[in-house]
Amino acid sequence: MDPSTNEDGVGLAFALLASAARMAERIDEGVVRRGFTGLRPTHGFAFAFLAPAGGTVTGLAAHLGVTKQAAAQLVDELEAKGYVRRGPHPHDARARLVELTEAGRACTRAAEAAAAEAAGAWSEAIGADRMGQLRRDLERMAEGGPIRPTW
Amino acid sequence: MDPSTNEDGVGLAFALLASAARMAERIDEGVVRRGFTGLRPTHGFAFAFLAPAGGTVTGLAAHLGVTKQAAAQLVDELEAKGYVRRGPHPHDARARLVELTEAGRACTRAAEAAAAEAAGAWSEAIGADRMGQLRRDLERMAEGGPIRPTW
DNA sequence: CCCTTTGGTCAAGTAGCTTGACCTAATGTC
DNA sequence: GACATTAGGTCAAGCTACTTGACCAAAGGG
Repeated sequence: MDPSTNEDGVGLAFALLASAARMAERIDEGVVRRGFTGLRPTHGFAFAFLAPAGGTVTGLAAHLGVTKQAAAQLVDELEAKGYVRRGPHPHDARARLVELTEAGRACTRAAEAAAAEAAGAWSEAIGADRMGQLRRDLERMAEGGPIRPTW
Repeated sequence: MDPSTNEDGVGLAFALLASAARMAERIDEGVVRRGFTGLRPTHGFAFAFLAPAGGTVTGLAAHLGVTKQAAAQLVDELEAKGYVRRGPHPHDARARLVELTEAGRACTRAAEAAAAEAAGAWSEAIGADRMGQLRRDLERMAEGGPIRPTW
């Protein structure tokens, strides 16, 4: 195998992982700065999943790539902090529908603003024109599988 | 704030985090396929740090963004599995120099090959010409801070 | 020479997951 | 419509990769 090709792959992989780490840090920091403390990136992924129309604990578990017990525990925590509410499920008496409260939506907006801020700073560094391309390239790679990283 | 700009930022952030998660999974899977089991991505970052000329536990801790106790524990584990060796430090009697063994170097090569493989698959999807640009863009963003993600 | 800093270890605690057992409601299958 | 299987959720216990805190010994600066 060609060593130089190897090195390119390694460089890309490291850059990708490290830049994702920076992004997560910046979003987290931005969310804290907007007044929402005690939340981890996993919560953000949960918010994003629940935002459109709510969802079940099991659905959330699949989306995050964790067990349903872990997802339930995460929902307990968010419920205790007032970000989500558990209600009856309209079509399934076993299930409970987890929905964002107004506080949850406010927090989601804060996370979006923080993400936009971080992306904006990046855009300044590499140029706005490349950001669209970058996003499309990354989206190609992101397809399939749960959102939450395994590390 | 312009909502569409917000959405762009969110899209980029999600694509970045999700694609990094895919990358980590693929590398991990490739390393396992090459016969090295029981290793997590954090170990890979440790290997990369130690590969050039070894290093101290404290240095590793700073590189990974964890406490030195956590780094020491990680080194214990790698030592028990035969991937690293602790020796005396040439210039500092307090410190111990942690170096890769031959098994450790073999594992590092496997991880590099796995990363190259994953990057190669990606390169096929988006085109080889864009990969270089992508890498440079990501590297700009990755600057500063420890390598290991916080999530 | 101290005095502070730095590399490392020991001990204990914790957060965020896991596996396993179980209950109840929905969904076939006949 | 009875029955078996599947699926959503909870309770309980355990584990692992971290953490904080206290401490020791060597290095290094004034």
